[in-house]
Amino acid sequence: MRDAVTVAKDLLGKIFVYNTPGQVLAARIVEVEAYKGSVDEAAHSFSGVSERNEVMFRTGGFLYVYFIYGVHFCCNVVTGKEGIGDACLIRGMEPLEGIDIFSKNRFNRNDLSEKEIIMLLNGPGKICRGFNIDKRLNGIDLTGNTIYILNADKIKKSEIVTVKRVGISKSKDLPWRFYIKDNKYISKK
DNA sequence: ATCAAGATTACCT
DNA sequence: GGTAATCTTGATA
Repeated sequence: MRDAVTVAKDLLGKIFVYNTPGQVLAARIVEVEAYKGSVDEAAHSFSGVSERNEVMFRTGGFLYVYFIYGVHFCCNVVTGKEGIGDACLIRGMEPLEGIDIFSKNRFNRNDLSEKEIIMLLNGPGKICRGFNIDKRLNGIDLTGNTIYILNADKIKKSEIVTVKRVGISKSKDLPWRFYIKDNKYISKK
C-alpha cells in the first residue's frame, strides 16, 4: 500500500510466479510502469470507479487485468490504499520456469531460438498470452498461493533506468517507466 | 444509437 | 514504416 512509483521500482528484479494446476510458471520482472489515479490522466482510474477498473481501486496486493484493443490482456499490480487507484503495469519479463508452456501459449510450439525466447514475455500483451492470464484472474489476491511475487535481490539504484511511458497520449511526460539497465527482455528501446 | 480511441502486437510491404 | 485485429468505454445525439 504505497506509492505506485515506489512500488514500480521495487518490483524490478522480483519473481512473478503463477502456480497452475499442472505446472509452475515463473519469470523475473524487468520492466514496469506506474499509473496513479489521483494525478495521472493516462491511468484507467483517473476518471473514477467503473466496472472495468474496480480492482484498481482496491487496497494494494491485487492483480488488475484489463482487455485492450479488442485483442490483448495486460496485467497490473495494485499498489495503493483502498479507493486511491494506483497500480503498476508489468511490461517486460525474463522467463525462468515453464518456458515450454510460455512457448506453447505464444507460438504454439517448442524448441524456440534464443531470439524467440527473448520475445516470449517482452511486452504487456505477450506476458498475459504467455502466462495465459485473462479476465478470469482479474482481482486475484497476490498474497494467496496461485499468483504471487517473490522477493529477490534488490536492483541497485544505478541499474534502474527511468524514462517516459509508452503507448499513451495523455500525461505523456511523466517519467514513470522503469527498467533494468541493459536487460535483454525490455519491450521497447 | 453511433462513434472514436485505447497502458498492443503480428504481419505486410 | 504501415495497419488490421475487433472488445470496451466514454462522449456526443
